[in-house]
Amino acid sequence: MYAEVILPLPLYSTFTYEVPEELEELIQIGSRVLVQFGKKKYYTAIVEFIHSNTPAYEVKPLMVLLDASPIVRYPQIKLWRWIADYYLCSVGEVYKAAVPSGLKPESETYISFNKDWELPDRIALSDHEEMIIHLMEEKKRLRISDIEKELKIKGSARIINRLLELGILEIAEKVVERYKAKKKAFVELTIPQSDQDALHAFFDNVSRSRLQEKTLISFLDLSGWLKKNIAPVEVERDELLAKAGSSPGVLKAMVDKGIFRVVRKSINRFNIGVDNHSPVLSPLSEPQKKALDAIRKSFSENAVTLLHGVTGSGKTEIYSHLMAATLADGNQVLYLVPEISLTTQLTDRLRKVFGDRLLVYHSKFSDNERVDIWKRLLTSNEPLIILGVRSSVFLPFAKLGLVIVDEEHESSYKQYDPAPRYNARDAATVLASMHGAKTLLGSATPSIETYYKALNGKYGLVSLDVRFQGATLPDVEIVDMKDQRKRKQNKGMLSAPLRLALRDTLDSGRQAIVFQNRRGFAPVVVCSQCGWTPKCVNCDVSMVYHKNTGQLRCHYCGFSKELPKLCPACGQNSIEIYGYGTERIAEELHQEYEGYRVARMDLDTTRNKDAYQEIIEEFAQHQTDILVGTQMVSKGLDFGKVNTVGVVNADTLLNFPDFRSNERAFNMLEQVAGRAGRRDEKGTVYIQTTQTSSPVLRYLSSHDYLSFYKHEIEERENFAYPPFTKIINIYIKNKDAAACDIAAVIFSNELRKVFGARVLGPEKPFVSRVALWYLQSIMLKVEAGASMKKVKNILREIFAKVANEKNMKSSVIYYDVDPV
DNA sequence: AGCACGCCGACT
DNA sequence: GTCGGCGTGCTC
Repeated sequence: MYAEVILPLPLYSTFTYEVPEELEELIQIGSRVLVQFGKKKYYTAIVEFIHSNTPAYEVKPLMVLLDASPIVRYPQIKLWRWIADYYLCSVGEVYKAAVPSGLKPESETYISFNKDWELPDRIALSDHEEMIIHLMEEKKRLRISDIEKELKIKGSARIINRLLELGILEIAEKVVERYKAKKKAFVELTIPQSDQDALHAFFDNVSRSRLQEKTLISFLDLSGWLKKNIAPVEVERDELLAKAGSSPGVLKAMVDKGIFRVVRKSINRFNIGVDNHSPVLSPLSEPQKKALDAIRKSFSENAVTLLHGVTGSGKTEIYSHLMAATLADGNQVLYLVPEISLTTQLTDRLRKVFGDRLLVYHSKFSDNERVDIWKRLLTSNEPLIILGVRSSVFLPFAKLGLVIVDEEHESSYKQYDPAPRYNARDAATVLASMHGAKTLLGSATPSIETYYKALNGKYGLVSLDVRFQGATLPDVEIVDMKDQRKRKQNKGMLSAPLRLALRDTLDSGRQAIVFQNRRGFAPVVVCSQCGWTPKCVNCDVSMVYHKNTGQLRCHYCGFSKELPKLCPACGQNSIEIYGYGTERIAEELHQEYEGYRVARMDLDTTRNKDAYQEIIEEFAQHQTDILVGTQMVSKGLDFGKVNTVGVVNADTLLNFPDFRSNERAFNMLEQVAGRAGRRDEKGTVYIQTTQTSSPVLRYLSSHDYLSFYKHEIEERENFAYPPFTKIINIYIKNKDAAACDIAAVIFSNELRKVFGARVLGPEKPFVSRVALWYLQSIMLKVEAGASMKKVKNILREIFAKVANEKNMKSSVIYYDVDPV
């Protein structure tokens, strides 16, 4: 018997292992097995299928079957296969991304110290060697990388090798289990329940200590020890100590006396089983009811339906009604949200409705917590809602009845790096169809592709165009910054109209949001004498000045260094800074509106886990008056008192050099605008720009999505962009710049032989070097109707054909299908 | 991805 | 002369 297994590696085939006889009965599709792959490494692989065809080559037996029952359900493997095929990567890469690493133990190389070593004659040890020996004597077992970290000496691998040869150090591969089940301490009595005499003896024993006696009584109480017809349960240690008003020291004394025994048991981080309280749904408004009915009707005809609802129209309530119905049918729900909109505002609201039927899956969760959710779903078929981000499409659902993708236009649904470069929205619709479930896509500003499908009958379409509770969409004021500058009306980046509006808002006790999609203080640093600008040593992009740290920082890899006082190129004191990031805007607002509190929210101020929540909370409580931030401030937050929103500079959004820039700008600005005037009063959005005639702004002013769509879809058709074509970006990566260029030319020439003018490039992408790798990109645009299967086969053939050419071998090639 | 094997420059 | 640099090929 043989098993075909998927390894968590970028390899395009499964591998065959022999199933030992004693495992033949136990092994199943989806089982985790530990296998040796190559000379020393061990990996956790997933069994994809089992057969009895003896291969022509020699096979190894699989080492260990890790679970009594499969850890992956078969439909999940089908989804992995679909993703690998569609997004042109290996199943192993999908597996790697799909399963939390706590469930994928693999071997690591450890160095250990040989106590019995003897130094051979006439061999001396160097200082570095002595250092490592001392370290190892102390630590016993370390990874090579740990040794390097501890001693901070370069080339320690060489030194370690010598010590290994001398037999002073030893090397071993060890499989490490990363998942740590959460343990809790429980207390038990050391005697049987029936032994009354022993219990009396215990009471005598503790009679001189008030706290010990109280602890013993509390234990009997909590465990039900004295009740004849009830078997006693062990008591949680913390619970016992709390009830008795006792302390760990007291307990320790009683353990030492032989009264108690403390056992540590692993518990799932989530309570198993859910209470049966039925969802508490809030009533719907008339328009919401109509939309809900329309969605239900659409579900009977379409697998996928788009709900186009303006910001603040109350889509979440509609989702809740649909989810409640799905739960009532005994099915599960996947509710996808973009990373950034998974706020406590949303989870609290849903928690109130669905109680512990709601599970949240967030990227800030630790790996252990992810394993727990995974196991919870695996071991139960209960109707549950998973509210989660992109990667939750990979969870082991038993029976999905409904998939909701909120803010479906969001680009964060697309994973860019590393592979699998999948779009969770599209993967989710495939997942839904595998379960026979319906998909609902929701957005105020649907992506052009999705809306096109909805208009052309591929998806159902339901529109909801009134805001909840009679709120109206905000007025939009376009501020001409050229004119402002000419008439010297602006102070820094704040125009006169925006300044006045902010003053009025603040003085009347309301709040404002200011949006600038650029963090740091000043993005442009330049020497006025010689034109020098600071570039990141790894990435070939300009570095941004951060004033609070006095550092220049690369926003791609995070590398930072001091801002030099003198120009490193010409030595003169002539470094100047231009441009505005959130940090600088915050500073200007602070000066302009003295006495009011300015908060800043961007990647830099929300680094630690709770900071994001705290900033939002403070703003919601009106402890701060102005919130300045990047796109973080635009997502799904509902603040009643905000009536002015300022967009500092729309130009960077509008000028972005790619075919999606209009769509992105419209979405983002409409989203930001939606933050203004939500409840009882109309708000105003000030958009500062030099491009006053941009069609994006024209349609935005009247919140006219449909006209924007019509304008945009025409452009897409004229220039052959999605949805009229499908795009595959091909990236070529090499550590050598020239080799990278040559490889890209070879590949694109081959592509052109087949695809002709559908091939664009190669060119240097926007960031042409990341972490010491050079990049080239080729764009392939194929007619929407063409067979993607054929296209992908041709790509594979071309790759196979040129794979052996010089400069090709040293290059890495990867694909980005449907880039965003 | 990792790791071993194999062919060319700066050092004992 | 050797050590070790990383370029190339393979892993069931």
